[in-house]
Amino acid sequence: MKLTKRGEYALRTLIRLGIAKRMEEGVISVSSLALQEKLPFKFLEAILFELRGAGYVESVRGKYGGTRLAKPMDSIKMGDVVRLIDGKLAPIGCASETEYEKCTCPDEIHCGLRMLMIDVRNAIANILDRYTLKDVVDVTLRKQERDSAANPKTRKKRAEARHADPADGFLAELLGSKIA
Amino acid sequence: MKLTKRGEYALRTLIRLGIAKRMEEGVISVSSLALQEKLPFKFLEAILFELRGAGYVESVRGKYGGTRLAKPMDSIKMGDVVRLIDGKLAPIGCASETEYEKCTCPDEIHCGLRMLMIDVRNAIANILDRYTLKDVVDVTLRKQERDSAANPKTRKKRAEARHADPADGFLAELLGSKIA
DNA sequence: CATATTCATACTAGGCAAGTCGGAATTACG
DNA sequence: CGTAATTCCGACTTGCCTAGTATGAATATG
Ligand code: FES
Ligand code: FES
Repeated sequence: MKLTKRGEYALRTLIRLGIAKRMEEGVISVSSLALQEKLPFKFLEAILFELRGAGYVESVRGKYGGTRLAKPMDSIKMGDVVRLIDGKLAPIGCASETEYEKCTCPDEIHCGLRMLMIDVRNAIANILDRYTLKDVVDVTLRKQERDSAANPKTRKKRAEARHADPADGFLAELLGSKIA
Repeated sequence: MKLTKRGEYALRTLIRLGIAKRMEEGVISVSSLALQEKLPFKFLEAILFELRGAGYVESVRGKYGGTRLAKPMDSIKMGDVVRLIDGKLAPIGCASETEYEKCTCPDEIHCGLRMLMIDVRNAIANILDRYTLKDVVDVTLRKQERDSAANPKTRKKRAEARHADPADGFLAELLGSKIA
């Protein structure tokens, strides 16, 4: 049940590039990205190489070169990026939609574990395949703006938030922004 | 985004033991379990050892010994078993409720990826922490009975079902059984 | 040409998953 | 008691994968 560092870095970098596009920045060098996101330079370079191969980003070589998004943000499904870097979303092969793999279960049709895991994979896919990079960038930017405009008391409260509170989730932010 | 073999085998075996309990069978030897579920004997032994340490199963030593469930099935949350064997449910440390871990993100509070992953972890937890071994055993047994009672045509159709159809999910089965 | 940057490949160290081995301890049966 | 079946328990192996690093060629700017 885990996203690799590779996956995490890829997603973080895409989000960063998405924000850059919104800000009308041009290409960004790998070294800048690595510095800003606090990622290991060479490792990030390799990841970007892979993202480029899949057409998510494009790059300009030579001095003052760098990387930028190659596709409209709303055409980049988070789930597809995860699939590219980390493989299937399903926790287990027999529950995968895109990379099905038989397991050793004697009776797959009546396997309780498989039924359960199919639901898990669907729950994951319902989030990761529903939201695009655009959604994530939008929400991120909105949250940033709101918090920087908020009064100090609110900011304090937010800074103290701890331990992956469900209320800090994506959907909450997406919906909550209406009443902000 | 993956459940290890250890986790898979643990869960499968618990389900098998749950079914055994329903059937009023006594203890089952590791070798029988391994044979029935087609799992490597020694590996399963190790897993059962771990489950025993956590109080999920208990065992009888010596000849005609074996293993049985040690707790009421409705007190065994699937999520907790996964946590025991495979660690946190969240795909990423900073989104974990039970094993939070800081990541290198410069601004965790406004990290879009984190927001997204918090929702993913909640979606997973909403399934795995809601359903207990009892639920899974019930549904499995019900599906088995229904299909063995069904006419051949239906059975044929089910046997042909392919590639993790969402309709084969757990909840669908749980709810669908009302109209079956 | 000097410099900055991407492109591409190869390599490594360590960890961990998945499983195996070997034997000690326990219990039932004849 | 002796033997067979079985769990208990730690050590070990094997190989793949993760998370990087190293090195240098190709490309562009000025
Ligand atoms: S776990 Fe895959 S079919 Fe049972
Ligand atoms: S805070 Fe963990 S990924 Fe950004």
